[in-house]
This record gives sequence, C-alpha cells and structure tokens, in this order.
Amino acid sequence: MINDENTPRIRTERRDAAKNRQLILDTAHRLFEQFGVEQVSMNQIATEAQIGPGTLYRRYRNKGELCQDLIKDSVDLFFEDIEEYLKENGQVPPHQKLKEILSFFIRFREKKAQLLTGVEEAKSTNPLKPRTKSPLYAELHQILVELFDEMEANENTYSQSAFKADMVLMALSSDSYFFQKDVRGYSPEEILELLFITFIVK
Amino acid sequence: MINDENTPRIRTERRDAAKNRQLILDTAHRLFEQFGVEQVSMNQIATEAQIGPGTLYRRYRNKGELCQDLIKDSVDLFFEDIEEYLKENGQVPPHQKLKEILSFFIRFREKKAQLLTGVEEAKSTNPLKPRTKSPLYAELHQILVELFDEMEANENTYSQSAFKADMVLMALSSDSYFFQKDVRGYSPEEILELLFITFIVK
DNA sequence: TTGACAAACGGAGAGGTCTCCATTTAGTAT
DNA sequence: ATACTAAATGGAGACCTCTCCGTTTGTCAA
Repeated sequence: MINDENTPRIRTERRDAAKNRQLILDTAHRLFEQFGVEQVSMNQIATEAQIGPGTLYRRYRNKGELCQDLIKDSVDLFFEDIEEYLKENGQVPPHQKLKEILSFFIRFREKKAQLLTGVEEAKSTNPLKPRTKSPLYAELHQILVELFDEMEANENTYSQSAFKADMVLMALSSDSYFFQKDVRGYSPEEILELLFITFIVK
Repeated sequence: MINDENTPRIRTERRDAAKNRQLILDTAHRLFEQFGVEQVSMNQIATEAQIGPGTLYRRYRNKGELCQDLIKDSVDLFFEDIEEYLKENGQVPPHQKLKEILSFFIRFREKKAQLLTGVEEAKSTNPLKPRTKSPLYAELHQILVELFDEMEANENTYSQSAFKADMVLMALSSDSYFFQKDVRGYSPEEILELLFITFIVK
C-alpha cells in the first residue's frame, strides 16, 4: 500500500500562486467567451489579468495547456458519462456501444468546439505528437481499442484495433471533423453514420 | 475554341520580379537544406536574400505557400507517375490499383517529408480548411474517389467514396502518418498494410 | 520573530509573422 | 527620348510567443 505521493515533500501551492491561477482562469474564460478562443492571445490574457507574460507562461506553456485546464472538468464529466453507459450496457453488442460512444463524443465536441480546438493546437514548442499528450485522447483511445477488441474477439484476423481507434479519433479531430462539416457539408448525424459504416460494421 | 486566357491583358511578370522570385526560391532551398524546413523563418529567408519582409510576403503569404512552390515540380512528376500507372493497368482490380497508389504516395511522402509538412502547416492567416487549397490534396482525392467508386460499382451500398478518400488522406497527413511511425512504431510498409486492411479490402 | 530560501513574479527583450504605405522602377505608349 | 503608370520594393511598426533573470514574497523552521 504505497502512499498516493511518495515525493519527499509536497509543497502546497502558495496562496498568491493559487489566487493568480484562478485569476488567469477567470480572465481567460471571460475573454474566450467574449471574443472566441481563437481571437484571444496569451498576451491579451496577461494584460487583462494585470500580470506579466512570464507569470502566465510559467503556469501554462501555451494556450493549449490553458484550454486544457479550462476544459478539465467537462472532460471528467464526459468520461463519467461513458463509464456509466458502459457499466449499464455490458451486454449490448460492441458495435452498438461503439456507435453510442462516438455519438457521445460528437456531442461533446460540438458543445466544447472552441476549447477543444484550442487544446489540439498545442503543437508549438512541442517537437511532435501534440495529441498524444492529451489525456482525453489517450483515455478515449483506450476505450475504443477495448471495444474494437471485443468486436473482433471471435475473428482471428490480425488485430488492428489500435490503428482503427487512431483513425476514428483522427476523423474526429477538429481538423477533420470541421472539414467534413464545413467543406463536405455533412451534419453531425451523417458524420456519425459515415464513421459507423467505414470503421465499425463489416 | 477559347483562348487559354481571356483576361484583357496578360501582363508578363516583370524581369526584376522574376529575378527576385528565383532568388527567394534558391535562398529558401538552401536554408531549408541546411537547417531543416521547420527551423527556418520567413524572416531569415528575407534577410538572407537581402530583400524586405514585405517583398517576401507579397509573393508568398506564408511559409506553406513557399514550400508549395518549392515542391511543385515534384508533385507534377508524382502525378505523372500515377497517370502512367493507371493508364497501363486499366484492367487490374481497383483494390490493387488503390494499394499501389497509396504506396506511391507513401514513398513520395517519405522523400519530401519536410516540405510536405511545411505545406500542410499553412493554417495561419487562413480561416479554415488548409488542406483543401492544396492542389495535391484535391487531385489525389479525386483519383481515390474514382477508384473507390470503381470498387463499389457492383455493390449498391450508399456511396461513401468521398468520405473514405478523405479518411485515407487524413491518415496520410503529416500529423497522422508520423504519429503512426514515431509513436506507434509502424514502418511505412506496415502503415500501407493497415490502410489497405482498414479502408480497402472488405 | 526572524531569517533563509524556494517559489512566484514581472517585464525587458529576442525573434517571429504579417501589414501598410511612401518610394522606386520596369515596361509601354507617345 | 520622355513621360506615364502599375508593379514591385523595403522597412517601419503592430502585435505575437516565449525566455531569461533580477527582484519580491510566502512559508517554514529555528
């Protein structure tokens, strides 16, 4: 039974730091609301919050991390919904569970479009793999893989669950999803259906 | 029989402009070669070429467009290869032609990795859809759609060729492709095989 | 209380993208 | 040759991201 944290000393966050964190979060939330995530710069947030840029960047290395923090609670709720659905529907065929979860995610994506896009564009400073770092991606990937595995349980084909899960999530990235909506003109429901046909049903 | 251009007057490019264009191209090529596309800024190119930033930006709105111009010839050759292959193999089953073309593209992608990534990151300034604008994307999409249609010719399922083509190209975008290589650890051949299994064979 | 010190802070500044516009210049018509 | 004009130029400057580092400030132990 190991302690939750075994680092020598858990220095609690200083009071002024905590206050500033909340100030940043509030300011960002307000500015994002008012001008849209895309239009607001880190600079602007720092200025509006009356803190130095250094202070802002020491806490969030880029706007993506800030968005990540702003959306954290919603993400937690999202996964709770999924867990609950899966727990209550263990006997439902996996392809149906898969579809339902994609539907969950599409709704989530629609509701949190701007912040989610903000999170995904954290590529700056980062040498590679922006999406991997996001816990959202990793956790969702894990869930999809398990469902794909469940689907293939009887077949003896070479497992491509991980790859298929990556493809599905790729298809639901801001980039691809809004391309399908805005350029190809599909509705969220049509996109769900196309994903289902393409990746799930045989 | 309409003339190739029916605009009132085709002002030919001024000599100094043409010279500058070549100067920019040469300078960019050299710097890209030396430091890598990613590491070279528009600023640096302008400075090195001894022209003002304004001059550079009036010709190429961003680094993506510059990369696009630098890679143009290779892209033309790439499509010539494809056309030739398709012309000579009209009777080959479509799924095989598809695989071959994906293989072509993967080789192309490997050879021109940096510039291709540079092209895809032209999202700045642009409100949306970076990939649509690229003629590479559009033309390749068209070819894939035709082959998917050919495959589905006998089946009477709801056509999803356009969507599938988008998904395949998404999977072969820098973002996804190098994620699969660097994080998932797949080789180009394995990626080709996974794409084939996922999108092409029934 | 009072150091001591790590954490937090702020802002100067390096370097980037991109625009604007006064000025220069290549072609063209006279 | 000369004048005209639209294209091309370049650099100042607005605004951005991000780092570095000297200074300030909570926190804790003595």
